[in-house]
Amino acid sequence: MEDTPSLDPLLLRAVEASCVCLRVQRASRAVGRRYDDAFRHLDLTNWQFSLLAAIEASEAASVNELATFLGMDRTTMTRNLAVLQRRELLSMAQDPQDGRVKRVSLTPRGRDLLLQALDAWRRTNDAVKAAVPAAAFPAMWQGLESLARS
Amino acid sequence: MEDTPSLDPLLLRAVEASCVCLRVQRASRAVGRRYDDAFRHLDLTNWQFSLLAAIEASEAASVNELATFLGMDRTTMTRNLAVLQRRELLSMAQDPQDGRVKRVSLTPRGRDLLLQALDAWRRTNDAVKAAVPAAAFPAMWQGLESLARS
DNA sequence: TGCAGAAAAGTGCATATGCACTAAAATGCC
DNA sequence: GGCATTTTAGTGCATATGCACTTTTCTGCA
Repeated sequence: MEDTPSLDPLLLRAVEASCVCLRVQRASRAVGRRYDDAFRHLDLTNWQFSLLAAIEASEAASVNELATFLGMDRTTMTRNLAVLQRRELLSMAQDPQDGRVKRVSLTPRGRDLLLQALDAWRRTNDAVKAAVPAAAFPAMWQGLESLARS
Repeated sequence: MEDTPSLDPLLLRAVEASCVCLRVQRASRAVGRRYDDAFRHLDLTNWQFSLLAAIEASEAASVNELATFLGMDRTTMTRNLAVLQRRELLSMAQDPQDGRVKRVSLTPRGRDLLLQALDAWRRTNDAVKAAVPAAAFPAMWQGLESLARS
């Protein structure tokens, strides 16, 4: 093995100080945990809640559409849906027009759970919003959207 | 089963339009994928890069300290470290002062890989930054920090 | 000194995540 | 109509993630 390669300490500090990825991931984990706490009594995670809401708000979305909406891999979505389907919170049916497409919709049970969760969501969302300086919020909102689309 | 519970469509739309969690998670996944692409030729993921950089920048950090720094669960960190240790990118040693604490440091191999990755990081970080309107960036930066601490 | 409690790290479990690959169905071009 | 191409979804695999619980070690106080 050669000598230790020269690692610029300044560059390293730049990573810690200015890495967009690190910053976003850290915030994402912290926020996710917070919503997870709020939904735990319903045995829901933050993304499961988002998923249920997305399904209900959309009219029979496909797996692809849901994956795109939540910004996650399609195959991850497939498996996430399977978990909620096993809990009978949602159902999937083949599209009559296109045999490849599966249409997802909530069961009454899923709708009921979502209804119960909305309250916790509102409280938590308000609290999390309050943690961000009001002056910074709109720009952060816009910035996050830019990142999600980039 | 009762009648379908009444789900306010407006409230549902509010979730999609104003859920901080959804917004942050979506951005987080998009950004993470982007860095993952940039590091793939080195067989590194975005958080593995962040972890290597954090280890090198710190002087022999403990597992706890690294977990806190990256904002992830301590037990997740334990297992993430194990993967990199198996690849001989880092080594762990018991703290001589405190037998409970494990100190983590990079091997020469790990340091070399980090050095190689820094280039890809700088390019990607610049590109991702450029995707956010310059006027929004400082506030977003501050907002993310607030969220991570909340 | 000895022991209760705190702190650091690891394990078992379930599920999440994404990539490479596969299977099935639709589309378009000839 | 027939076949190459594209689109949609699922599987195998490896690893990530966090919670509950455990083990080991340290700290502080009687």
